[in-house]
Amino acid sequence: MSGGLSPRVLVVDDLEPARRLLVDAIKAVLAKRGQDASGIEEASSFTEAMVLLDRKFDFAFVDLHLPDGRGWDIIRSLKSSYDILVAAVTVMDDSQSVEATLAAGADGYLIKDAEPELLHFRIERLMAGEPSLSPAIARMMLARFRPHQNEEEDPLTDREREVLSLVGRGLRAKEVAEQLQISSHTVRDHLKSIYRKLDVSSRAEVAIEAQKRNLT
Amino acid sequence: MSGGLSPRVLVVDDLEPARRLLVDAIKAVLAKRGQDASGIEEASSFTEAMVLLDRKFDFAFVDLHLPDGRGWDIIRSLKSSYDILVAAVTVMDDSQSVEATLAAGADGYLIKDAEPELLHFRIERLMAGEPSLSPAIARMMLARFRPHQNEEEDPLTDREREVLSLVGRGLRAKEVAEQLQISSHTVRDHLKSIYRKLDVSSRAEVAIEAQKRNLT
DNA sequence: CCGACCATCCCGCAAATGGGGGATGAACCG
DNA sequence: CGGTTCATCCCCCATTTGCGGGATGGTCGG
Repeated sequence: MSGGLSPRVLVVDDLEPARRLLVDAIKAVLAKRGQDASGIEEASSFTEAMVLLDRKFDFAFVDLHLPDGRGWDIIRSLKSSYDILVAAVTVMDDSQSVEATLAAGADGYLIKDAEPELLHFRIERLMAGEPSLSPAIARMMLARFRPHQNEEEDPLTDREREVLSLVGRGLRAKEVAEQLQISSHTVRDHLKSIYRKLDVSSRAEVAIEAQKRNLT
Repeated sequence: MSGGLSPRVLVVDDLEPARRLLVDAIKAVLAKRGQDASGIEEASSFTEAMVLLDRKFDFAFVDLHLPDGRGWDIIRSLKSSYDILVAAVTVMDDSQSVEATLAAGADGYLIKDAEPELLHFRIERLMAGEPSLSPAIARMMLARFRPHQNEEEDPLTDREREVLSLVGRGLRAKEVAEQLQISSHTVRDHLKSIYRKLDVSSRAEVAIEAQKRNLT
């Protein structure tokens, strides 16, 4: 990927101006590297991008917000089929899609409203093989690593949190009971409180809540 | 933190040369910002750092590898008591400590062997309030987000994945049944297959698996 | 001391679940 | 064509769960 004089680059974005911005920035980076810009391909929709996937690209910049599909599905396809560096590009930092995008294997995550020279810098870094994340995204990632004890305080007592954790791992009442050295009745009582306080009514929901609280 | 003409900066590292390197880089950044460098404090050990904690700093650069303690404990203390930007500094990128450090609330993670101008850049970014991560660390973080992409493909059929998704959201058999317009018997049959294939035996575990597969 | 939480234990019961079985049609593949 | 997998339906039955009670002792703040 690094040797070629004319790297093949895929740019996917439904909005023409955004594509221009990206392509220009990429061209600038390539020029700086003394490389040819003839290998740049553009796609303006999900389907358009999908038909290009069999072509082998060295780099790809994929907008997440396409009218006819999800950007991260493109990213997943790209990353799973051959060796390529992919950056997600988007305007908004909806934390929902960040997860999905990073899970799809993106090597970078750029926010379009950055100043041009920062965009240039990030593209440069990405093409140098380094992960390239916009500050907002990096912040979001960092937050994921912190013990998710966010959210004011939850109304749960320590014991309930303990039970929540174990049940959230998939244990059943009896197992939790012997783990905590208490009666299974008690476990179920705590569970009742948890159900009431968190407004849920099944083990599955409890597992979800446990995840949400990072009580793995 | 941003307004002061003489930001208070804490530098913790047991090795003198490393401290020099950091302090010099910090001074350079401060000079560039037209700020005074008189607020820089140095500590050469864990204990030395701990006694300085009550002083209020704006920024801190903490080496993780101290002879008498763990850098991330310092970071945790700093972050938990007041508003401050903290970067971890280290030579090696032992993935063990990365977890702990990020969990402690570090805003940046610098690797010392970077070229001076990159170090300068990273410090600058951090002081501007942006998270600042060395590429190796960013890579490591990105890897954490990828679905522990083990396993070939999962053995589930489309229908089973559909059921998995709904059950993973906390629905019960009957609800899934009407959602999919099939009999609740069938739902439970699919569930049986899922249990067998994923080697689980409860709703809670199914919910966990669903999460793991991004079938939110 | 009293009320409030909390953790602990228990009972009972209807409903849901988990695990075993069997059966049918449709689709697909060699 | 015969075999396999899939999706669909069904039955049975022991166990678990969800939900309604009631009860005791401990701790802590007012």
